[in-house]
Amino acid sequence: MTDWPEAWSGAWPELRAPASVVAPMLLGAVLSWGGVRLRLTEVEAYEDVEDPGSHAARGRTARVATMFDEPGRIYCYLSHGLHRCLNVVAHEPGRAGAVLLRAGEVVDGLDLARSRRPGSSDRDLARGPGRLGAVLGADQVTDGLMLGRDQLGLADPPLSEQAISRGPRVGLRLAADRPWRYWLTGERTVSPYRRHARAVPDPPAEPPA
DNA sequence: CTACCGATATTCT
DNA sequence: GAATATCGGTAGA
Repeated sequence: MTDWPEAWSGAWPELRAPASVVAPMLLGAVLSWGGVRLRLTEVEAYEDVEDPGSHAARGRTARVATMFDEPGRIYCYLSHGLHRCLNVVAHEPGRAGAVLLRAGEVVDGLDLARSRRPGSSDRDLARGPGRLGAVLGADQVTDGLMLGRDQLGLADPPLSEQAISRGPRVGLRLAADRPWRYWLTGERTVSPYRRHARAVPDPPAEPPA
């Protein structure tokens, strides 16, 4: 494997843009993974050095190496020691970033999904990033795998602006107020907003010129 | 709605 | 060695 963006195959040209731009384009997309098909209803963007809330903010470490790898790969990390969370790598060439898949609606493989989260209502099966990883069967070998074109179908035609809502990110201490959480307006499978108990307000984004 | 706590890999000092 | 964490489940107001 190489590090040079110029050598990347470009299997996912749509994902070679900042994560905050790609994220809303993933809403309504259908993801097929681990025997389950999911319609994405909530996502969240994480970029690199300019985003203090991102795992990639302080450069490449073993855990976050995938965020620096080719767009279209799955970045899968262990949250709080027990939940596997899935991201789609997305960034401009030479940079880093990913879109966290926060929630979705199971549209196929319902029995398998239910078996992976016994006792859950269908609505709650993938309502939250840890739950979403669980119903898709994410595990330690998931990190770094490349999505096939047949595994992620972007919404076509694209969703209207009106169908998409946006707001602050969930569970972050730093830069939580960057409005990079996107969800489908009115969708029941979107997770409840939870602010970090000690979230610090984001500094002003762009000082006027 | 809010608050707490389990659980542990990763990162920082 | 200590602090942190892209969370989820539950308890209680």
